[in-house]
Amino acid sequence: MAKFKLDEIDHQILDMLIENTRTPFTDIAKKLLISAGTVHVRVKKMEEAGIIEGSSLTLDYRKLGYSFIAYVGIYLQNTSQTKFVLERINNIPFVTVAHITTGKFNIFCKIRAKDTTHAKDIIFLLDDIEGVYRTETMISLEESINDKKRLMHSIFKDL
Amino acid sequence: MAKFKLDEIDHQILDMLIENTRTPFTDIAKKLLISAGTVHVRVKKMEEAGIIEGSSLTLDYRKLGYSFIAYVGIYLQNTSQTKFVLERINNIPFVTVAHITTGKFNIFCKIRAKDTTHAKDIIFLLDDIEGVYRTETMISLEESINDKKRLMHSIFKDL
DNA sequence: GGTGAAACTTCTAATAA
DNA sequence: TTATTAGAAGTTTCACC
Repeated sequence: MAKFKLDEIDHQILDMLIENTRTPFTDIAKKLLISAGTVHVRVKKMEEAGIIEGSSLTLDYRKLGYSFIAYVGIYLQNTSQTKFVLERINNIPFVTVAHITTGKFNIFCKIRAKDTTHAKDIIFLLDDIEGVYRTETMISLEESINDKKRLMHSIFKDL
Repeated sequence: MAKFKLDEIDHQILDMLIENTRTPFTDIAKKLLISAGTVHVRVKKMEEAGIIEGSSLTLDYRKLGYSFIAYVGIYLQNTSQTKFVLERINNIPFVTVAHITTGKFNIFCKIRAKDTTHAKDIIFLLDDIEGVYRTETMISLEESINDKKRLMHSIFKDL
């Protein structure tokens, strides 16, 4: 995978767009003392290079009544069942992320639910998948860090 | 936390904006057979209610050379150190998410790095924090599920 | 609630530097 | 690579259903 070189201007443009996708290019241009056309060209290049994959809304799921976050580690009876189990997990609602992992668990996923009762229903669905030997749940009491700009800054300082 | 009621139209608007924040309201209006003004008003209401917190870019970090994802569970010597340790974690780059959790670990975080060596450096920084007793790392071999629209659909079917 | 059109802002692409 | 500019496109407001 080829590395794409970002310069300070690109970094700053991304910074503002990460904060708010709809930041007008004219505003970005004003702040960076370049023209809106330049912003446009640079964003387009990053899109063409695939650096910018797309954009998405950030929703407050708590306001919709879904305050419960948990991580669930899954032990499989046999590694060969990974693909099959993942397909089943893909059909279970409220599972937002799933990774194949090394270490303790074979599969590791994140769920978001209304409350403990609701979460129990989801975890039972996971437990019932054929090939799942056991699951282990870690309930999030508080999401302390989740800053969209952090990673970008880390990478930029690190390059 | 008061629950906000979304109807089918709101849901569809969110759906299109989750997919692409810059979807023109005129396109949404055309698809849903309503006016662009209505789309505008509904989005504004969801913003005012705080359902829509904001928007952000989706970047391909692999293309920037950061392909490595791991989850790190942290055991503390004492729960009273939670706040202190989280503050320290907040200063460590490449930690993208951190939760206070029940279960095996006291704190649970996610890191993104260039490669195993780079990840090792980050994990050592975590290990070195005063109050951290031990850490346990799960390396992601593959991110199999991470669909922005999944949760919205789950919630809408569930309401 | 929703509409439709006018007024305003932003985007985009072509040209020029 | 960047700036300028003008026409296209999108957003927002508002009088009226």
